Amino acid sequence: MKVVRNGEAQRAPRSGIARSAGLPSQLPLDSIIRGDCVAALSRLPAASVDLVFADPPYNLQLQGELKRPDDSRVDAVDDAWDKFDSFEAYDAFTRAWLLAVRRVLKPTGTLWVIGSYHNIFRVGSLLQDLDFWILNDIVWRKTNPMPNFRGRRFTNAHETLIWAAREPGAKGYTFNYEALKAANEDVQMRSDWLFPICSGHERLKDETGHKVHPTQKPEALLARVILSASKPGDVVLDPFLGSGTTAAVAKRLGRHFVGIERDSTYADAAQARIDAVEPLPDLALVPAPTAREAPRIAFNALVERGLLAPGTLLTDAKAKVRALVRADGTLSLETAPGLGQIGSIHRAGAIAQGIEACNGWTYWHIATREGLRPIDSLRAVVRSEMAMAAE
Amino acid sequence: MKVVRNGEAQRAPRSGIARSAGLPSQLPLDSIIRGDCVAALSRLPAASVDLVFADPPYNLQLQGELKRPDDSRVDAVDDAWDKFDSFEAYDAFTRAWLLAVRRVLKPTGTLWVIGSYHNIFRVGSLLQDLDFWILNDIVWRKTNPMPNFRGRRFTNAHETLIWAAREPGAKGYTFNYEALKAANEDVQMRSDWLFPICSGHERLKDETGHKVHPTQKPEALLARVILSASKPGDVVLDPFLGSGTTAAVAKRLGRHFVGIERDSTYADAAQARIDAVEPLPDLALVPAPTAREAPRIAFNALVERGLLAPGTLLTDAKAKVRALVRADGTLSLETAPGLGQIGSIHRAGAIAQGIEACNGWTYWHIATREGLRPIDSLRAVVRSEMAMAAE
DNA sequence: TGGACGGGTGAATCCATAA
DNA sequence: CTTATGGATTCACCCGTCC
Repeated sequence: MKVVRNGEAQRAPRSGIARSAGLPSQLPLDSIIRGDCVAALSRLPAASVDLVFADPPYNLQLQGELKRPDDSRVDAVDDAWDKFDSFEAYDAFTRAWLLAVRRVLKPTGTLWVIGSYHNIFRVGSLLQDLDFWILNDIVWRKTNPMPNFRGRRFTNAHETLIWAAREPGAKGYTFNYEALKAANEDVQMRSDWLFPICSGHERLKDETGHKVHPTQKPEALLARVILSASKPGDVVLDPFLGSGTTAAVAKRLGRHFVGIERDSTYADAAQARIDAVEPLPDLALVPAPTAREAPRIAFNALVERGLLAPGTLLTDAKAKVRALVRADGTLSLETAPGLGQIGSIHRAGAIAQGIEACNGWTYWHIATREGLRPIDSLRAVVRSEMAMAAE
Repeated sequence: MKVVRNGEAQRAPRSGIARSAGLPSQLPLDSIIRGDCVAALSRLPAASVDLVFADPPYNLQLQGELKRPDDSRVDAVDDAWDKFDSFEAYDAFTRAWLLAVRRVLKPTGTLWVIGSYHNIFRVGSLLQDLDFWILNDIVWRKTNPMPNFRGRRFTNAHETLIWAAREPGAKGYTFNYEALKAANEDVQMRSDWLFPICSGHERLKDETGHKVHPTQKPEALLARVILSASKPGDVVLDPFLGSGTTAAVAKRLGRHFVGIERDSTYADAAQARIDAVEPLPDLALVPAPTAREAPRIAFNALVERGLLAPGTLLTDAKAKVRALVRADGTLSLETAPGLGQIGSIHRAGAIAQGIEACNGWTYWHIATREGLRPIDSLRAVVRSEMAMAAE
């Protein structure tokens, strides 16, 4: 383990720039930590981050700066075994920052890593070795990739992102399924995404007109990531902040950010960029209520509120199957199969269909003047009554 | 290393089926070798194969069973051949067959491996460790993937292929750049390919109507691979032949094939399939099949590309109904009926009108200097971007 | 003959919470 | 920890049947 020096004074964040020094403390929210990400991460409180987005270097020239998990330096390689040593060094570097990231992730937090075929296979393997749990691999298809000049390969027109939970079986991670689906013509969002590369006004330039960062990612890509896997107010951390796309988009989308960047030119540019961002109004950000998160209503509540009298007959959508509403909120089947059996609306629906599971709210219907209506419409009445009462 | 037994008699290929026995000899062209691929490969002559296509077990690690929303059971890949005790075991298996493949590859030969996120990162890392040289990673986008039934992840809508040369700096490998470009409307073939999964008549079925192999690949995918990276008369080897797609397509395209398959049921089916294939007479008439991008544009593509800022107000054609564009690409209704409700442009339009369905593209309008314009007019911009990325 | 409709299915690491 | 249960969840395409 790394030895943390004790003597350094804690300093308050100054103009949004936090110092990477001192013992684990509070998260320096909405600021850029300048320094090596493994060291900086080790000073952040454990289990404090909801979402990590990482765009690590894949340039193997970084050897001299690479560190092993035990923080020892990896010697530069210049011999015949260059290649093997390079991959080994890259793996050590990757392992170190992945472990540091895992520590600061909440149990419900998730991690995104982007890369190309030069490095993404190593990242993916190490994620698995370190007992992360891959949720998806995502392909960013570029509308306007760089052509292949030599004509010796396919145009390299995509990059790969890996989305992973902190460990196998992790529950409760954020995935805004319904919003993504609603935004995608009401069909599920797929693992292949299409975006232009970052260019034009979005691309940061220095005074001489040169691009500030060689691999600035498009804001649209980060917006998709952040909107998919976080909620407003969550903490989004980027250990390789670079030009600050993650932080800028997080700020705009009402999330807190923590950025780590070693290069002061990048950090300066990122800070200026972030400062210029205006967060969107809450109205454009509040999460839509989802069916999953809606308060549970017991079927019994319909009976108790008089929306459904005991003795009422319910049927399936085709009026073939019948069941009787009992005073205790259970159903009694009136038709075969299951004639005479008693159970919850869900159990009764399952038995009536001879299947294992059933959503009774949508299966059972009640006769009205306008025809059969699912009892789910009665639940909606109770829910709106409860919402009125809560105000 | 594996010990090759010496005593076994060499046998001539019989009815197209070669015995996997004896010392390295001639390639058993256009036949299926029955047996373990590592052992079989070790008996083939070194540096004799032009192209290897490998569809190894994916090590899916599925837990329980999965059901569709209609309660039907998903027929998962639970075959014994896909089960490994650990990543270490999978890596050892992968390393062994990769080394065996490298030996039979010509110096100019290349290797393709297909996989999913369950295994492809391990394959890619081992390829690098073993000093193969990755030329491209290719994404097979599925037009019709299986949905994510529980709404907990992105639809897993692609698989990944890795194309690699035998070693760094390998010269002279086959890449039919001009033919691919010509077949792709005179633009370079990209690294993202679009094909349907294998179904319908192409899918091999047994007498009882069940699929012969759980993971049969589409012939179009193999045709793209073989046409890209081999010439007529070349030798194409598949160490995990399965249902025989590689061999069938190779034969049809005038290439020699060598297939290795351990399971006799698969090998029998593959042999019958291959026997029924008629080689194409004139290869010049065979362009690489291309597929057109489905022109679906998601509403949030407009938001993501900055054509429509979050917070913008949309109205109906009469400017009576109002809705707010949210950052995630959904709308929030600002007027009754449905005030405060959130949904897709289509759902929101339907709710606002009190009807069941609505085309949001034509219902919702945006204010411009020239007056209200339907948001449909913004789609043209995105369409032209997508056209560039279409295959 | 043709369209409408219902049923089947695909390499899948697919729930949350209370008791 | 395990077990029980409420109840939320699917897209594109092929094929066969029926009217």
